Amino acid sequence: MLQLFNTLTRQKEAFKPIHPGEIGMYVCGPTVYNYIHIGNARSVVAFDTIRRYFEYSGYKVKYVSNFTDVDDKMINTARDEGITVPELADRYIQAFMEDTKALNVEPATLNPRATENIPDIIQFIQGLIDKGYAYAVDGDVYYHTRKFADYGKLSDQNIDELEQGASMHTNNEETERKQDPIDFALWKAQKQPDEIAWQSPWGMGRPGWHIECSVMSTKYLGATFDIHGGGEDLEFPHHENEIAQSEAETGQTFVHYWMHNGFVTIGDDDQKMSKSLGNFVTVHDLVKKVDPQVLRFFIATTQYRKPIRYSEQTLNEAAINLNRLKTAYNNLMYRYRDAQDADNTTIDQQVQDLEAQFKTAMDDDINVQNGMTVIYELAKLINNYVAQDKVAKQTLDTLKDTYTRLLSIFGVTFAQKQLLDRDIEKMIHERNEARANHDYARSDELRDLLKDEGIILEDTPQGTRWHRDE
RNA sequence: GGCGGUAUAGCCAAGUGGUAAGGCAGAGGUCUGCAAAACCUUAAUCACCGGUUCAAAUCCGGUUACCGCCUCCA
Repeated sequence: MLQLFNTLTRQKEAFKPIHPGEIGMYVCGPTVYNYIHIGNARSVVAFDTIRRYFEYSGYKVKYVSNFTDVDDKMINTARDEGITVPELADRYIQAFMEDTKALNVEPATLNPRATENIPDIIQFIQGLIDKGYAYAVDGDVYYHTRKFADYGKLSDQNIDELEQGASMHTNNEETERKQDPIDFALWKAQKQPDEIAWQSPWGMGRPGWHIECSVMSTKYLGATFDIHGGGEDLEFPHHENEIAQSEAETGQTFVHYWMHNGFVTIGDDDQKMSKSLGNFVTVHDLVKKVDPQVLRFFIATTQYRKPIRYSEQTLNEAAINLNRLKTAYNNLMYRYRDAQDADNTTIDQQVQDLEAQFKTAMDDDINVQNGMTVIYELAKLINNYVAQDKVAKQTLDTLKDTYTRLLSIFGVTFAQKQLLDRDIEKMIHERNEARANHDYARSDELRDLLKDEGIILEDTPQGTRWHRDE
């Protein structure tokens, strides 16, 4: 029984999809004015891993994630770089696609962009005005927060306390146009003549930030859908505002399960990695130095709600652990050359038991640490099995199938076994003849030669195997 | 000020009432011509104080430290 921690109720709940066997999920995507950093990647990878587990569990998942391609930062950055907002958006959406592909993230079912849904956004805002939840002032439109009785239910905020907090930030023109400091913008009037804007009933302008997610999620997933995800910094006010907008407009429950991922922290004091603090590392830069698969593994193997400490050491430990798993896979693949036809029901049973344990762990709010523990046990089982004198092809198949299937949930895939290069095989053969003749000087020389080519030899009771040093 | 989170061996980290999983690093061992890889063995009483209980890392109260949200942010 799959249980998920629901931010709305602050407890784990049994997951029941609206439509049996199907899951509709929406995850807030980035504002595309820069390369994504590791913190952004964490959100993408965490929800990709969750999605893959849903799919492994047999669900058909409709996964929608947006791109915020117009807002103040987009406008300012485009102006600074002397390009248009759409040009800026296209550049960083492409970069996002490249970065997330490197991290082996499954493409979303849909990646809607705010600017491609302007008519729907306008219609949605008009609906809120008609229902008395929003008001227009000088070309802006604001949401009347106090009108929504449930405001604050996601983040347990008290509206009067918020008002006090908001009063500390009442120093801009926008606030003066609001009826209440806690009201937020649904539509923003164009400020400069050359600023990107669309025609609307309230004049030229552009959507506010929160409204696009309400519009696009309900448009593609329905008025009520299963799961809404995002970073924990979006819980308030972004997701709170989404609830207020959506439930006021549709009159229905917006989302059944709210899921929020924890941060990537950095430095001695474990501060949140963020653009405003300037303590971020972009994926674009990091993958030049680190195998993207290591980064993927590093992020995916921490449960989505836990913080991840980013450091050279923690990243390096991930690399070592991943390598251990790869080695077990190589050890397994090597034995296919002398595998025989025979069943080993003992191993089959152990593999089944381990997979059952894996499901139990992952069903508990995607407890990937306990899930990984099972995978390490599977790796140990593989290593022990392939050390035997005789191995059965069917058992190797069972081990390989389960091992690769479970690891793929974490985005870990192994390259297809490369065909043995004839020259390498020839050198290995020559070295083994030298060893048989106790000519170790020659055999070590051959091993060193291969090492210089990035080929690592390993002498095992079943023969000499090799792998590329990666 | 309001809301929320975290504190377990050198490091990462599981564990929500019955005397502390797993991984890395370290130590010892097996295997090996030497290696590599693998396998085996090996370490903590759980931030602090008090309480409940036959029994607590696990429940309750308090303290301390750190982090986050309340303004753009995954």
